[in-house]
Amino acid sequence: MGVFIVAVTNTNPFPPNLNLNSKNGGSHDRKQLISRLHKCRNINQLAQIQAKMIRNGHEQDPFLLFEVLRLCSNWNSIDYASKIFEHIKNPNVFLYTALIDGHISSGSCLHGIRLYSRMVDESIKSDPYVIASVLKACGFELALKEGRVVHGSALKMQLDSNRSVRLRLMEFYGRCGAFKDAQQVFDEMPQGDVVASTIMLSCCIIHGLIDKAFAIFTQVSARDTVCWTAMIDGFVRNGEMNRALRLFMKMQGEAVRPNEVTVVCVLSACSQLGALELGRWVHSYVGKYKIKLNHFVGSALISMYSRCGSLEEAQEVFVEMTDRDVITYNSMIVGLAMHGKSREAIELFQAMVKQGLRPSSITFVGVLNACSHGGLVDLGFKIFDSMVKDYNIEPQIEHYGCMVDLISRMGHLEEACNFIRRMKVAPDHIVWGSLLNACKIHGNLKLGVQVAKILVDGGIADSGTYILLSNVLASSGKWEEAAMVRAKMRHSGILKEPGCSSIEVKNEIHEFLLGDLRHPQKEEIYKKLDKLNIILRSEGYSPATEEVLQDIEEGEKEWALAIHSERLAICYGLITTEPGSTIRVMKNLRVCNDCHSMIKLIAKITKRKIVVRDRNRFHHFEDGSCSCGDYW
DNA sequence: CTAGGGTTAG
Repeated sequence: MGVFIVAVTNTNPFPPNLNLNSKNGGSHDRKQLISRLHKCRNINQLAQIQAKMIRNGHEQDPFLLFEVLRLCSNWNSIDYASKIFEHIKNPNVFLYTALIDGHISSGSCLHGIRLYSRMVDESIKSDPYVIASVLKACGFELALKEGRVVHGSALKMQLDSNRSVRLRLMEFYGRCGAFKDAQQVFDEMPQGDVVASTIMLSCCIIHGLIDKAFAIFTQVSARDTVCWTAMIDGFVRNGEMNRALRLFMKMQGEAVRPNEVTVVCVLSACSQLGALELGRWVHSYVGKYKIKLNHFVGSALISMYSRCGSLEEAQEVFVEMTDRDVITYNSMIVGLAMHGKSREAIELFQAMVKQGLRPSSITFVGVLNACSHGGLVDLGFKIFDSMVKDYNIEPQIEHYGCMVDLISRMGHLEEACNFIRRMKVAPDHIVWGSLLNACKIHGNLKLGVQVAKILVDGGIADSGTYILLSNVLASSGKWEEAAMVRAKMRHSGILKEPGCSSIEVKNEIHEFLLGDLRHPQKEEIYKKLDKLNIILRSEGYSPATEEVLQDIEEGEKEWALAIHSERLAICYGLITTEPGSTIRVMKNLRVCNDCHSMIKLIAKITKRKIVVRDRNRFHHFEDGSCSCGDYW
């Protein structure tokens, strides 16, 4: 980008009073056009109004064109707006600003910056609005150099005292990580500006500076809904769900009313924690406090219910929402796929297409995931091919990952390797991990070791890789080598993510680690586990000791297995909830084979439905079998 | 005659 030149005036060769129409008729037409533009709701109506503008000789009227561009911007019709703009003979600063804003809201900030550059080249004088807009674009684009130039122009034109300009300057520097500059602008602003503080704390959150953000938050005297929401969202984004929920409670204690955005953030926290009861409470809150069930809130609810294990309630919300967009469908499709309802997910995808909605790349992640969980190889390929062919969506690494999972889990390991070779993007640890997992399932030691080597040599091996490799080796009885792999993992400083399961009882989340002894009711829990073990044994259950990762003595192996965290969580559920009620457990890792077969039996003998969310998907255990059909 | 303060889903 070149250096911006500060312009003096805007010379328009068509003075507005040189109208071809008669004086009265022209201005009457114009008034009518303005009122029609204000009522305009879609592109088709807009095109009609434009036709009339041309017929009445108003096609270059800057005021009318400004309204037109703003409408396009609101509807995210940036291509249409750009086309109109190219036909404007002498666009003024208002029209430039409108189009720059359009580019920003459609996510192409770089185009916005270029457009500003063009405006400067055309010697059109800047005003505070356009400066604020282009600074916003620079902030999103992390265009530090360009933004500094804009800042320089603003100083020259003495526009830097304008509040909007200052807010945007702060946002721009903050987003770019230039905190010293951001702080300087912030310090020069009047004290107690809640908006300025919200911008500052949001910028800190973007850069993971959560404590700095919280420090700013606590210093704001008059915190409003948006400020509270920004902070709650910050905790959620930084993985601190409990702090987010505590802050939400505190917000209500201070009688600040949540809005739609707040609810979406809190629901996201519930989803991640698996806090169904709390999520239900937030849902009832939506009804009680007239929070609009808009697309954001609807999707967040659907997603919360699916991710908390209650697909039925997710579907109820989906049905209740008559006005659905792509993301509403995506949430439901992803939910169905997660729960192993492959056919339903694919049918919903087809219904969505039939409705005239254009699937997005996330839609395909959901649908391909459904194929993968359902073992639907042919259909998976068909959908994968149609992505590019019918929807012009280039597959991303996530889509390739689903395909490799789908192909290799069916045992077509060779084909999976060929597929990886043909991929247009470099395979990541998830793609190789899927293949490695399939090697374990299908007992292909040779390929498994090769794949693991690729991961380790490529420096993309995480703890999961090492664990999987050690599992592959252990399941072939190669205990020594398995132990060596684990030693190597410790050596390279990679820690095993500790297995952790949680269960919500009476609005409280109880967490359990492997062999956890911290819970106040640990004695009852372990007593329950012992009792279950005796019954299970009489039912013919014998622990699958080869699943244990370490090469240890038989007796020890069984003990180590018996206390996988999900077992503790389930036992706690059994002793604290009503007989016959569903038990829902969330786990951060995948369920092992042995736990899987044990939980099937527990469900049978206790006559309970047990729902387990693992790293990848849901398992619904009922009467001795699991919804995944032992295929996960 | 033209004009947003900040926070949002998969």
